[in-house]
Amino acid sequence: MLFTIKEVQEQFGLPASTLRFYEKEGILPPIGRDSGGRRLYSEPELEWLQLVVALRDTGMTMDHIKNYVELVKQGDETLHERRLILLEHKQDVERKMNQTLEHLEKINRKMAIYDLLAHGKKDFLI
Amino acid sequence: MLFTIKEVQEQFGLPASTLRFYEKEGILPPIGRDSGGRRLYSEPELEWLQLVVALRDTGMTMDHIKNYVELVKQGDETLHERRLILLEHKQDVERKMNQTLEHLEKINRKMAIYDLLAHGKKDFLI
DNA sequence: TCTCGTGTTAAAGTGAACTTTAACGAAAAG
DNA sequence: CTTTTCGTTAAAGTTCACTTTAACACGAGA
Repeated sequence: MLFTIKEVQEQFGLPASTLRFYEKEGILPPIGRDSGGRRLYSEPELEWLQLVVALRDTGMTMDHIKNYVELVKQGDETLHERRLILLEHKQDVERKMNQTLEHLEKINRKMAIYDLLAHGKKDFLI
Repeated sequence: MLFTIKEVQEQFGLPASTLRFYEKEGILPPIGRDSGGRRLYSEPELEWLQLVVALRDTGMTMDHIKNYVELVKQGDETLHERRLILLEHKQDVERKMNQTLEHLEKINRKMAIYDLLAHGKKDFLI
């Protein structure tokens, strides 16, 4: 099963320009082409794209993703190193999530203050 | 209690240049000065900075933060609107956190695959 | 008095991650 | 056929959030 750039664009919500950009940067492997030179994405490439998006959206920089991709290209000898990178990134994400939770607490407290003020006003308005 | 820019820099882990930048952009209110024109941050201003950092680190753009600041400056009539902004942002953050959790799941599955491969190797190596 | 550290400003520069443009080719629709 | 539509490339442009630079000023210590 092969997909045109337009189909991938719709499936992933990523602009075609971004897909081309990722390929040019080596974040995606070179994608196969049809007779007219147009990209055709295969399932393993989409699998790969899914992981890239997961890493990106959890805050890994493109440079680090590229680095990781290089390891994938080097084959099975880098399995351990790759696992370590994912583990460290995961721990990083978890730390950031905890920070976010603390920040949400701050925001909640602010909202609670707004609620108190609003209630205070209502009491006055009765 | 008043704090120099250096003290705030250390307390918040924000470069002095960023503090000046935030003030210039209207993200912080105009900070009081000493006789020599040097900034002195008061406690309410630090409180304010804390909320700004919380909003920024949870992904609110500087433009939206600036917008929110404008509402604060307009006083109590904007309390309701401000509460709504915080609520919507909070829901936004929660959506993003759920996405992040899904992405983490993807990363975990990848790591599990690496583990399986590693184990497979061990079995062969015995 | 000199110079060092810390501060000030406005304006220019930076880096990351795309996004747009320009110029072109192939193919499907009318 | 011809005109859209969709794709291609390399290169230049954009946006966001700072960060650096340059030129200057104040106050403390030698």
